[in-house]
Amino acid sequence: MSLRYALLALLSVEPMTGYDLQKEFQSSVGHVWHAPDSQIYPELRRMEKDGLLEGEDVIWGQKGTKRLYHVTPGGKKALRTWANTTMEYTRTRDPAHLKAAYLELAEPAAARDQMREHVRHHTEQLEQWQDKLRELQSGTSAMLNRRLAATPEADRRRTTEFKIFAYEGLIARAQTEIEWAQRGMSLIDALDKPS
Amino acid sequence: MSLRYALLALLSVEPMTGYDLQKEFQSSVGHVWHAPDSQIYPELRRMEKDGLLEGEDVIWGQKGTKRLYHVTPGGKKALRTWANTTMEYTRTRDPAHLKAAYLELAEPAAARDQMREHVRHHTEQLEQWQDKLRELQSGTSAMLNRRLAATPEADRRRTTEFKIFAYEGLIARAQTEIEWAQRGMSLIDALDKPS
DNA sequence: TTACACATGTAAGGCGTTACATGATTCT
DNA sequence: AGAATCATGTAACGCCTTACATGTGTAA
Repeated sequence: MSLRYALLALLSVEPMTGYDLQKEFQSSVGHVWHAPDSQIYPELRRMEKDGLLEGEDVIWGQKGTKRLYHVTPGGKKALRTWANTTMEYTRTRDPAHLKAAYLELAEPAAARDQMREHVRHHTEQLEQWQDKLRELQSGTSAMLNRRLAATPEADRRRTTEFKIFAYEGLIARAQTEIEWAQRGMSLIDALDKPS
Repeated sequence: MSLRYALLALLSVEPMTGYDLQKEFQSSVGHVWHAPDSQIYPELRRMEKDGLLEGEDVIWGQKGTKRLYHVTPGGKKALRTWANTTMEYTRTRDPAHLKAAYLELAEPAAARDQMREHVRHHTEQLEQWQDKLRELQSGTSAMLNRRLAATPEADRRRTTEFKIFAYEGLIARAQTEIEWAQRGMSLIDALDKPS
């Protein structure tokens, strides 16, 4: 259900096509929520059917058309309701920690690879998020600037601060994961050669 | 696909029924991976069809029977392969951080509620995991003890240490989430009354 | 004219959730 | 006799992934 609200949030800044949205899901929002095009296009249709969006066919070149979606009042309301509602947390389901709990079944070399991969993955994420955070802080985030331009002055500070806050959380989590996996590598070494 | 390996890992200690497994998924493994009975029973059937398990009908009471599953050599091999294989990481999909990024759309009171709920949820998890960790460390974990009894002496230390390691990771993550949400509450307060 | 970006989907299948269903056994 | 526990599923639906599929526009 979150996909729907991520789309609404993006479209509440300005009308976009499915393609535009898909690109945002590869960069900006994509850092928090990923979705492929094959999920986005049908969801936009459903949202239109549910009255949250209105699609408008726009001429594109000579023969082409593209469908620009904009948020309806119903969509704005749904977005506000979502923002004001506490979500329920789903039960834990964590492949990385499940595997870690059974690392004794792996060869030490394979165990090390897994921890190295965990570090690599989260380092990559961390760097993306840190870049994004710097953009937000320096006012060079294109998406945020467009959003701020459409936001009443009194809410601009909040808007920026909460985006920064979200990324700080992701960064803190990535750092925690990296430290954990590094401890894991030490542990594997210690158990492998207990000398 | 992880459900399959979680089931294999549990069954590699001793044969169990679907019901037994389901209970483990509510307590021990359930702290890392959750699954409802409606998912477990069909998965056991599929695993049997795939040659990873063998089910045996056991008489139970006068009229009843129950199905005890035990791991086949093929199942053991599949478990070892899984343990030795680096998993691919799926793209981020994080409802809590997505909502945090748009917290300016919520009333301050609702935003506070959400952060409070985030703290509550992760505190609850944290406590569960800390309990479990203490059990592991004090040697009072029934599941671990059964596993150790079926483990060659040379691997017992590793087995225990990796379980501890997995829970330490979950604990560290929960703590990070709690600190983040607490910073969130301060931020909401600061933005609400900028004095 | 060729490559890259723009544009929009369908189809099959897997995993997971929630709700619905049923019956035997054992303990008090 | 009743309650709690043991035991095993089915059905419908939603979300997500992967692979397949097609066509236009624009700039080098």
